[in-house]
Amino acid sequence: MLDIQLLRNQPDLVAAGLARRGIAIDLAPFEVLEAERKAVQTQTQEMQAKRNALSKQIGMLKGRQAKGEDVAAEIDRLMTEVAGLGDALKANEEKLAVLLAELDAFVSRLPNLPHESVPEGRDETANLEVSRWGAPPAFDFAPKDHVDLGEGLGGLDFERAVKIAGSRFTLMKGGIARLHRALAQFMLDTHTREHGYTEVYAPYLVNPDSMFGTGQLPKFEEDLFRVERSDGTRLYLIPTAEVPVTNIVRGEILEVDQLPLKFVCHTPCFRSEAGSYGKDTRGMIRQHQFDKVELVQIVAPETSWQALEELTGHAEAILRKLGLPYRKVALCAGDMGFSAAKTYDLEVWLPAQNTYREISSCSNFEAFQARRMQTRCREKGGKPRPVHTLNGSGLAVGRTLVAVLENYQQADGSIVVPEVLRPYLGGQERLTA
RNA sequence: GGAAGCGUGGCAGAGUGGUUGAAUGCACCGGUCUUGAAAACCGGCAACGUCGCAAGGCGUUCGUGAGUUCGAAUCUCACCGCUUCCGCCA
Repeated sequence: MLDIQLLRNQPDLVAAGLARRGIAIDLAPFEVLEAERKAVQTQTQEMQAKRNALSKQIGMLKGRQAKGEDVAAEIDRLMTEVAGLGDALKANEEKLAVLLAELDAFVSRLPNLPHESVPEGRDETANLEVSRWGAPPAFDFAPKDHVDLGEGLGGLDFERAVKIAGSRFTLMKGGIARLHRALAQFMLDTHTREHGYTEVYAPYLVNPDSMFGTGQLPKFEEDLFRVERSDGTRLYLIPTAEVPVTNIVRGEILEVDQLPLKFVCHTPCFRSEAGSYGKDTRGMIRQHQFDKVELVQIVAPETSWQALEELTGHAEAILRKLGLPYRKVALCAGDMGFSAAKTYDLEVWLPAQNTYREISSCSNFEAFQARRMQTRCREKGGKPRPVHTLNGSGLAVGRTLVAVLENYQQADGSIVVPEVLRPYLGGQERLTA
């Protein structure tokens, strides 16, 4: 959520920021609404103050009456006076509530403003490559894609996944299922042992407040899987561990010297992929369910930009240890997600596609999520102020599996296990049919 | 699923319709004293919103939402959560 004070005081700055995202916004309706709010709120509060003062007087008189003084007439007079406020006050309060809800609905749907360092551009073609690591492997044979490799090894079975659940689901077996698990554990171990993160296990179903807090609601409900309960309430399947883990601190005031909080969490992620029909239909690149190891940081506001560089580095460390070639890309303003102030994508080399594909997305949200969650920090003696939040994939496990299969494939269709994973596979050096 | 109880400020814990945004203690901050520290003593210390150049004023908030009332932490209803006992169970 943007700071509503910023909208009031510097609407041009907000409009300019949103324009960088390709959003032409007319703030005139907001300003009309805001003027009305101001008038109604001021009036309402004056009436409330009057009511409170009169009620207080009645209370005092009742006290004197109890001691035997004859003040009944005075009490009657005040009761009549305060009764005159009744309906008008109630009408004003209701009107104010409607106005505040409208303002809130408007502001809740505005995305974050891009940081000044974010490249200009409307879509992914304007994203800026920041760096590259590793060289794509040279094959003296035609490399297969992960679908052919996995099926050849008897470890990927998309036909049966369709039978069980439908399209965009994966069934893994044997060595590939094990490799998948090894990847997740390797990532968790690296982040906890080497990067200072605390491992977290969190709910896979969350309430609407949590989805609002990180910015998935109210605007992107169609991207989520929803679970209706018999009592009429609903839960949502998490599209990323970002949601439950960031919401750990929702509604809390943290001591600034407890920060940063660094969490790592391995969960399945569930996405409806509405609107991506026909995109990446082959293989396990784009699934309704996939595993991801997520890094989340809750930091003091001054430190978030340094934290973004560090967090991105933590994700990069996994790719390097696995020996997977990748590049780091700064997303342009028009390609960033709703809540982000800046995002780096890490893209891994996929030989079969002869290109780099997203495997991690690392973002600084500044105070955008913190304002939605009402998460603040306080310095000794100071006023609470919103924290900054960050997160990044470290990494998407399914896509990492794809990258390992494709980059480590051999001419005979077997897969060499990257050295760092061998301890997790009982020393196994190669996956064969 | 059955029964009972409980949700108050960073924590503990008073408060059952009227100058209560809330006693008291702890924690925390500032000061006095002390060579220094501790102890003792004095003072301060909720959040959010809003008006205002500011000083400051006003409003809202005692799990959440609705209701009764001139007035609600206190009364009513619903919901959420927690505790204990019984039952069931991975």
